[in-house]
Amino acid sequence: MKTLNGQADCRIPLNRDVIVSRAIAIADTEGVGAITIRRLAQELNVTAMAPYRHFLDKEDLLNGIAEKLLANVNLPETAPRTWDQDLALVFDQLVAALRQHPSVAELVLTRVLLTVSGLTLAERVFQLLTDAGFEIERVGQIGGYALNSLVALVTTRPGTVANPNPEIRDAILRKKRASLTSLSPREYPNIVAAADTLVSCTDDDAYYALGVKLVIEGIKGVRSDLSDQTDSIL
Amino acid sequence: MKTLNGQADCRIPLNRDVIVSRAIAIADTEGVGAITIRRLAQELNVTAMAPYRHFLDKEDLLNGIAEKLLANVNLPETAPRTWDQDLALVFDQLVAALRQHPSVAELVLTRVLLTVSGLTLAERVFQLLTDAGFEIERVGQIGGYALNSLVALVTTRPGTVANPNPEIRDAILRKKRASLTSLSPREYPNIVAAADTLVSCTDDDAYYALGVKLVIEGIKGVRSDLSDQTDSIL
DNA sequence: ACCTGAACACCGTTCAAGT
DNA sequence: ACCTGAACACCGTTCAAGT
Repeated sequence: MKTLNGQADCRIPLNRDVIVSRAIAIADTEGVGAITIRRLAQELNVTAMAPYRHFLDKEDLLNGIAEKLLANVNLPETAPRTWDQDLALVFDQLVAALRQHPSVAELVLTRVLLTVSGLTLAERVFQLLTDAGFEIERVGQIGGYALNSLVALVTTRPGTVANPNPEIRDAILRKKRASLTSLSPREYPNIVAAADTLVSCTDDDAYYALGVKLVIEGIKGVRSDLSDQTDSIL
Repeated sequence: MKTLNGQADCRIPLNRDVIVSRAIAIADTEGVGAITIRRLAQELNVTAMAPYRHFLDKEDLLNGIAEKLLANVNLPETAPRTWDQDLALVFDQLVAALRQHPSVAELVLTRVLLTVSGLTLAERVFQLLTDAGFEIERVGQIGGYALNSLVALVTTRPGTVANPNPEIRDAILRKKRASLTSLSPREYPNIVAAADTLVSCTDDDAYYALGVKLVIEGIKGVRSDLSDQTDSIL
């Protein structure tokens, strides 16, 4: 049996997971923009059309990536906790899963309801919000807000750049920091002062803990309004 | 004088704003993916390379779009209000600006600090957070969180689809709704119940008001922790 | 100064074959 | 069933000219 380049066949059999894993590996080192069907085919030693046996189109491939990311969310056991504690645990797990491959986390933003693991996650979040006393329209909106905010938290974490190649990455960050520190301290005192923390993250765990807390506290704040006044403006 | 197609010259002189406006118009009717340099050149009756006289590359064009969107944010006058009221007003204005062209709102997510109007907006937000008593590292992180969450709020509003063409749009939404309502009500009771509100937004104003409130309440919640206990985990 | 024209190295995706 | 090969209609961007 011969392959494209006439050498011994060292291909692993093609399937969705092999292709998706390879796509994630590409994004991890070169950014999500480096994922192309042709590139994938080349790295897997097949022709450009071979992946289409396993995916409808590129959109389907991107859905597959989102699915694989969300499959890594370990939903905690249901236990006798308060709804906000449970919610925080679920959000922690989502963040933990997205942090593993921040370069593809953005793909999740519009695909939670398109994947089975995303549906499972959303259902759990919605259930906890229902438990908290929100009506179903608010449940959808608040649940969506929470998931979106957490995804955005990961994709826009200070220090994140489109191209994760170490050298290019550092050069981009140095340049970005320079452009912020070179701003007028009279016009932009706070931005100049925050330049360092806007360009890199000293403590990832603290950053994500703060993000989850912001989401949880936001929901608690909206809820207390709900119980305080029956004729809420919401 | 002859043009590309040999007809009378009906071209308006090319400049950044003309090109950016056209790009936004394209995105408004066909989605952000329909913005290409070649398409833009064709609609403006010039060759593919003409836009490069005004933009370094496509990334520069996308920055220009973000800049134009953020330029529409009318920062309120500083007045003797509380920091959270002021912050809510700023956030309302940001949302109002992004809502005008939701299809390009996503471009703002990573570009706030790359545009002058974005820097002005961020500086104002940071100042209000400093007023609220946050230390500078938290100011950057919370400010970033707030801006990101509001952008995500607009880009993922229920009823938003990549292609805003009315007929295609409705077809996509019907299909999406069908796929949600066809889920097992035993496995996904909350998602099935929320299907309608996940697929379209009955009241945009209420949706965005809730979103701004979630952000503000989140910040207030994090802040009260700060004053309650000096040895906060944050 | 501003735009053109041709070319290069890519894309996603179709169709018809091959084995 | 699974993959190949050629082709189509696109991309962003380069370089060297034109006026």
